[in-house]
Amino acid sequence: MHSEVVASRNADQRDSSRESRNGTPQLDAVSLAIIQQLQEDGRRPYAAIGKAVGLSEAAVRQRVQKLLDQGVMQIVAVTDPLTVGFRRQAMVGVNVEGDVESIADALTAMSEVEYVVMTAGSFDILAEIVCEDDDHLLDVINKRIRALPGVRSTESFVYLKLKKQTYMWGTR
Amino acid sequence: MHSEVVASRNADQRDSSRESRNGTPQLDAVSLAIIQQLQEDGRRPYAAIGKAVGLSEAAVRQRVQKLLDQGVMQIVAVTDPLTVGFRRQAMVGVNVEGDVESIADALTAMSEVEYVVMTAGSFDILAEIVCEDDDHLLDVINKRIRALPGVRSTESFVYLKLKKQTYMWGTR
DNA sequence: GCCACGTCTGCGAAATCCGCAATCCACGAC
DNA sequence: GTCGTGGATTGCGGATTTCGCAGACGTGGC
Repeated sequence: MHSEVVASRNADQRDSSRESRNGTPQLDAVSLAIIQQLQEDGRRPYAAIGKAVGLSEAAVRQRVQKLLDQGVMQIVAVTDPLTVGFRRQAMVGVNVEGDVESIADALTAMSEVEYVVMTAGSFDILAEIVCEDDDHLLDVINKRIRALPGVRSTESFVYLKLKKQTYMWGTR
Repeated sequence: MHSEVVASRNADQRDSSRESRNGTPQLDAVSLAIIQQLQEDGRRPYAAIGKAVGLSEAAVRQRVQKLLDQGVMQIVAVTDPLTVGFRRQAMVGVNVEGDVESIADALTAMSEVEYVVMTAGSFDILAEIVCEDDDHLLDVINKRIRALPGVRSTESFVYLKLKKQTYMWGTR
């Protein structure tokens, strides 16, 4: 045992706390392997993960805790909102004049907005919105988002059917 | 104790196995409350969840197992791919002539594609792509997606910065 | 009435989680 | 070279959680 990722251990382990230039922690191979295990099953026992990545149960537990504290990953239940009673979802493309980031922050503050990303292309921001019904969706897009000062225009894509939703990159 | 959601228990519990017309299971208030707990912390103990929703530990465990088996939810670690070494991500809007669903299936089959949704609006499909670098991204978009028969056109939005990623609707 | 079915509860055994002290190792100071 | 420091890992015992199962309960079909 202790066969999988052992080779790079001593060389890499310090990296797990080093910071790259944008402030996000640099991850070594062992932490990536741990994340991958938890992407397959977020409730997998620490001991099983340890056996897979070549670490003791306590060490895995410590690393997982740190990854959670640092915000590198979160362990959560994910659902298809359509299954769970949120009948209207949409992706909204936003064009901004002025400070894009402050608009993105404003969108982030809205509870109906699940996902915000700044992009290059014909939209400055893409935001995913989850609502209970059409009225709610209309309200969020027209009254709240378009009302933000600096929002030049928006385009909406109402979801018809979610086909895929994965969190298992790495497992290729 | 046993105070939170008790009132609707006997009336609703059978619904947890009933099917709505599109084949997705109908969820009662207790299951929703359980999901909500696990959206806050995917590793929360069953006993703690039980206390919060007014059910025994064993009952919670049974329900969670069923929700997982039915595919209503999954408990997984989620990360910002940019933090974890995938340096290029993009949302791709696709326009299709002919059968949209078969194109969506083809996209779903690609391992680089994390997210596929069929939409109403100026795109038929939105797909999120996670790649290691520019070459990889270019390859996926130009060689693989545009090559699919029936794809009329695509538009790409390369991610610059992920601002928000939540799974806590319901917690409003 | 009575059986079948699905769900919930209670409980004991096994496994897991948790905190802590000791150890190991790389690295810098002197 | 030696010593000290800090971070990571390990090994453990006790507390907690998970797991499987048998029994109880309520509802609907016959």
